[in-house]
Formats: sequence, structure tokens, C-alpha cells
Amino acid sequence: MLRQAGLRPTRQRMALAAILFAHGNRHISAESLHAEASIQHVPVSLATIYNTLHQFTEAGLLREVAVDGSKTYFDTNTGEHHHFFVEDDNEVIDIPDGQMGVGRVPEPPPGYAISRVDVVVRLRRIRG
Amino acid sequence: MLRQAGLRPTRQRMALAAILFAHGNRHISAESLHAEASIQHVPVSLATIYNTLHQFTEAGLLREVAVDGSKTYFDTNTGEHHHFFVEDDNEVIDIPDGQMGVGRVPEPPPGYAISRVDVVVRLRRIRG
DNA sequence: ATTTGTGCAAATCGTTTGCATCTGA
DNA sequence: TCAGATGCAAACGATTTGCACAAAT
Repeated sequence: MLRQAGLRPTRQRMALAAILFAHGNRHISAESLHAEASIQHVPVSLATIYNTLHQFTEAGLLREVAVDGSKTYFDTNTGEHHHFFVEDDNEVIDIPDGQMGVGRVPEPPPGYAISRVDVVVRLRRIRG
Repeated sequence: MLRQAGLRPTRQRMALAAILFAHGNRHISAESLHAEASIQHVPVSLATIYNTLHQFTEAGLLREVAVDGSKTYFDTNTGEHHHFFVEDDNEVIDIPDGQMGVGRVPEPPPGYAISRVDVVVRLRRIRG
């Protein structure tokens, strides 16, 4: 899989790929991935985590999710879909496919082409 | 205007408000506002810029725009609208009202309510 | 052997905070 | 007068970078 993406299958990359792609679609930040790796006794430095996440993204294995907040999230679901974002606890959730329809897409200004349309449905918690 | 928003009309706030609201709708970051203030010989510290932007936002005079990148943008247009985001140069542009239609809005998960739907149409530059 | 990846620590960027000083009502 | 605002510099969190060392082809 890594080889196919043009990446050398090193210990760290294989370990991180295992964590990322083991359990279906996930949204993960560099920090939380680092934490998970530590728990599973996979020693990886934060710098390598960042490198790997970006390389995976370039290789099309991951997708960067731009929601709010200062953190960057990576999504293992690279298909077309949109996101809920829980404002109270900075959580990203996939919107089930087909539930979200983007209506009319606007004409891009001259000289520009649309590269992607991202919809973020912001949520706030209501009475528990 | 400031008084109406419950904010003391201090020199700095008045100067910043003048810059922000003088020329129609704008998208501005703390840095660029600071730069503009400097050019217009309005000495304001960055800390005050941040304070002011957040106070204006709370007062409903500005709206925070969550696009990509690590910077936070503030929008003087507080009405319902969406944004283009030029990936090449981190520029935010309003999508003319009525050109963007959000289709079906998904059901929020139980326990949550939708606070806002944000659409970002990402643009890339094509041959000049 | 050569190229590429890794780890560490220091550096950077945007933003926030603590605190002493000033200012508007 | 005196709560509230400002400025500075130091603190901060997330991310990046430089460089010596290690591992993959």
C-alpha cells in the first residue's frame, strides 16, 4: 500500500498506517495520533508524525479537513463528503453521504477554477 | 456606533472601526489590520488589535471566518453568506448573495443543534 | 553505497496573557 | 475617582526546520 503510493515502507509509516486505517473512517490530529502511537508502544517523534501525515495527504491516502480552531485534522475518508463540527469540544464528524446536498455552486471569478467545495455544519450541544 | 454596542469609544477602537468599516465589506486578519493602522499613523499594539477584533465580534459588528490556514479572518459582512477561498494566496472573497444555495441540510445528531452552516468554495488559479 | 527517513531540539508563527500604566466617563 | 482599556514583553500551543544519525534500496 505504501509502496504503491510511492513511499518507502518504514517501520514508523507502517505503524502509523496501521493505526490510521485499522478501524474505518477517522478524524485525527497530529497530537492524538502521537498519543495513540505512544500507547501502542510505537515510538515516533512528533516531527515524523507531521511528516507522515503530510506525505500521506500528498499521496492521496488522507485528506486535510479545514474546520475551525487552530488544530489541523486529517480524515481517512478521502471521498466526497462534508462534516459536522462540534463547537463545544472541537470534534469532527462525517456527515453521512447523501444527507448533505450542495445546491447551486457559484460561478468562480475569472481566472479561477473550483478545486473543492467544503461544507461545515457547526453544531452546539443542547440540554443533556 | 461603539457606544451602541456597549463599548467605550476609545481612540484606538474608533480608529480601527474607521479602517474596518470605511470601504464596504472586507476580510481582514489581525496582522493586516495592524499593518494598515501603522500606515495610517495609528499606533496600536497587536494585543489591542486582537482584543478589539474579538470585542467587535462579540458585539456583532464582525464575524469570524473559518477557512483554511492557521490565520483567523474577520469579516465586516455579518449577514448570511459564504466564501471563496483562494488557495494560492490565502485570500477570502464573499460569494455574491443568492449565487450559493445550500441544498438539503442534514439532521444533526441527537443532542445537538445546528448553529451555522459554512460553505467554503476553494479556488485555484488557472492560466493567466 | 546511496538515497531517503527519523529524532531531537531549537526556531517560527499566530495568538494570548500578566501586569503596570494610562484614559474616558 | 476608578472601572475599564492599552502596551509591552513574556508565555503559549501548534507546527516547521536544521542537522546528525539510522535505515531502506
